[in-house]
Amino acid sequence: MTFNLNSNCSRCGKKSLLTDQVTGEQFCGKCGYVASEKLQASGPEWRSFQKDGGSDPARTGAPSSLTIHDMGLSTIINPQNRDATGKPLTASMKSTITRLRTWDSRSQSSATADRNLRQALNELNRLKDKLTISSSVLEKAAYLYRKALEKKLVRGRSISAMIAASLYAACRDTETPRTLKDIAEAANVKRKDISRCYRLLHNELNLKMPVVDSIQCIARISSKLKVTEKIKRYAAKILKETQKRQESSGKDPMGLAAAALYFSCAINGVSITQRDLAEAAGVTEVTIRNRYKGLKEAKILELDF
DNA sequence: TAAGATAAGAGGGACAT
DNA sequence: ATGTCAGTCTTATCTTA
Repeated sequence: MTFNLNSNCSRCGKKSLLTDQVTGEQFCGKCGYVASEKLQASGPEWRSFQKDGGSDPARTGAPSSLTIHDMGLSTIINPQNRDATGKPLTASMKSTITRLRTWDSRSQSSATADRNLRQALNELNRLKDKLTISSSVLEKAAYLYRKALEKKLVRGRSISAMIAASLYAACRDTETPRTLKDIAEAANVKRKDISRCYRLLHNELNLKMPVVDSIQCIARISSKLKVTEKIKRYAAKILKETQKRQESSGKDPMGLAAAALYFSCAINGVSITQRDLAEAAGVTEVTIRNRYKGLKEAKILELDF
């Protein structure tokens, strides 16, 4: 037996999320998307929080999460007109319950801010799947978006741009290497719009962001190419030297990482085209060349590591 | 065919007005 | 707040090896 949760599917966006009352699984009646997270985690805790490590793992209810619009604390009145024992309700009780249900659903999404948040978090969930973002980053993004909403920064701007910017900020903050471009493509929003929103978030919320570490970018680029550990290590050494000499400030970290990899390949006798490298790094060949030239001029490449 | 060179254009930061 | 400037990156095209 299933009933409608009256909430939006995070894949197709339709208000057709159903739950199977036996398995507790949530899925979309329209597109078949299975969104079981909320109930999946509602079972008893799998380890004990007692100091002595006792044998009574227990917890009440699902964990609350910033990525659920009401933090997972909502209750929904069962839409079947039956009482606890399964008997049909009397006519007068039926109308009472109907009225309650109306208020119940209104209280959940009446505020425009709440509806906005709902939509944004749906979008966020979609991005998570596309970009394989970890849940801690996701929580951070949701938190930032809530702050933005509080400060009324979303007004007059598109929700998808703002949620994408929140996600980007969360990635930056947690040093998860995702470029503005990656997110722009996943969100189907122009890079420019996201960066504008990001800057706004950055200024208004006084965010302190760590500088993007180009060494982290090596792993990301080389995961798309077949590169040996040795080459990666060598490239990392080059970048470390570059950072030490402050040769890297103001440069696109992806471009720097790509140039370092390019040089590392050359030194280790592996032939790789600038084209493939540029593609993997999401920068142009020209940028790689320029960074490569910069490395040469700084004489970093003459060092023997 | 890959790599280097060059030029035009966009977007954003710093700084002055 | 607005404009200018230097620096970066992208796109496009041509040349070189």
